[in-house]
Amino acid sequence: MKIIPSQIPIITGDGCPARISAIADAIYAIGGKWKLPIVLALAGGNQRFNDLHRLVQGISPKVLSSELKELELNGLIERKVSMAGTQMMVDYELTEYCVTLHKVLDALSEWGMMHKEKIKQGFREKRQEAATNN
Amino acid sequence: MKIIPSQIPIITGDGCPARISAIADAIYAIGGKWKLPIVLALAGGNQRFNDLHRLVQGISPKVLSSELKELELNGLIERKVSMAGTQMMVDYELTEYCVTLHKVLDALSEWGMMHKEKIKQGFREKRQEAATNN
DNA sequence: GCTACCACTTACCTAAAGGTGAGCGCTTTC
DNA sequence: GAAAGCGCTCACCTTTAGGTAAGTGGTAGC
Repeated sequence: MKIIPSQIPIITGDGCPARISAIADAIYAIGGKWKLPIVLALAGGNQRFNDLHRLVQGISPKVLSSELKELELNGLIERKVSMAGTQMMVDYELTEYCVTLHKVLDALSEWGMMHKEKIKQGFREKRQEAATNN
Repeated sequence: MKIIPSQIPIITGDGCPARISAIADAIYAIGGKWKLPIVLALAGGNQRFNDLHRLVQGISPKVLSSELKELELNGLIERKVSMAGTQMMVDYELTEYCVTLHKVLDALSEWGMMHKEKIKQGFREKRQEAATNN
């Protein structure tokens, strides 16, 4: 067995093209600015449209509407219409399938926090370098 | 303790705003169409610029160049210039820090594969429904 | 009958991501 | 000396994500 010193085998072996496309699929389904924030907002319990609009700060009704549709298409949330008297009522809730996102959400948020720290530290180091060079 | 039946507590408790921003940071650093494919291409070993260009199919030199710069800024890859005789040589390699992406890559690719299957199945079910209704 | 809430939709605009094609300075090979 | 490979950059264009502002059809309250 040959060992190439510079090789860092994070991803081993055979499945790379499949993995690349799988990751692309995942990013397609849950990527973008709003999908995961909406999922997290619903994780605290069902929400009505206007509640979500208030909860997910900065989103516009147009974007919220389209994001909800895509999330529903992907089986991650459910739109439930009911009647409160003569008024119709729309509830959005996470599906059980959405639980499968647990690992992804954990890994991403953990890495994101760690990475933010690392970037901050990088800036600190650069400032120090600049200070010592002058 | 009150239990709200409709609540699916994927994400428990207090840390939601922090988690949302952490996930946003992660997506900012490794999101987009090409960053993770490039990382996976480098995972098999160091590559030269034009090798990467051939390996990551469909990418243009302009985009490859800018993606490599961003990945370097984020400390995920390193650009190594050396001399082969009179010719200069540029190698890109993953940093050790990039190993921290392991979990993210695993979770995302696993979920992506599973999700693709689920979507396919959904289409199958819909075709069946349509068939029974007619 | 005016206002306000509900759940959205429509039309329009902007900014950023990404694609296209050409070229640059260098060296090696034919 | 022409062509081809190296590692890019430049100028320009298209596509898409997302933002803005207004409006829609319904109900309910004052």
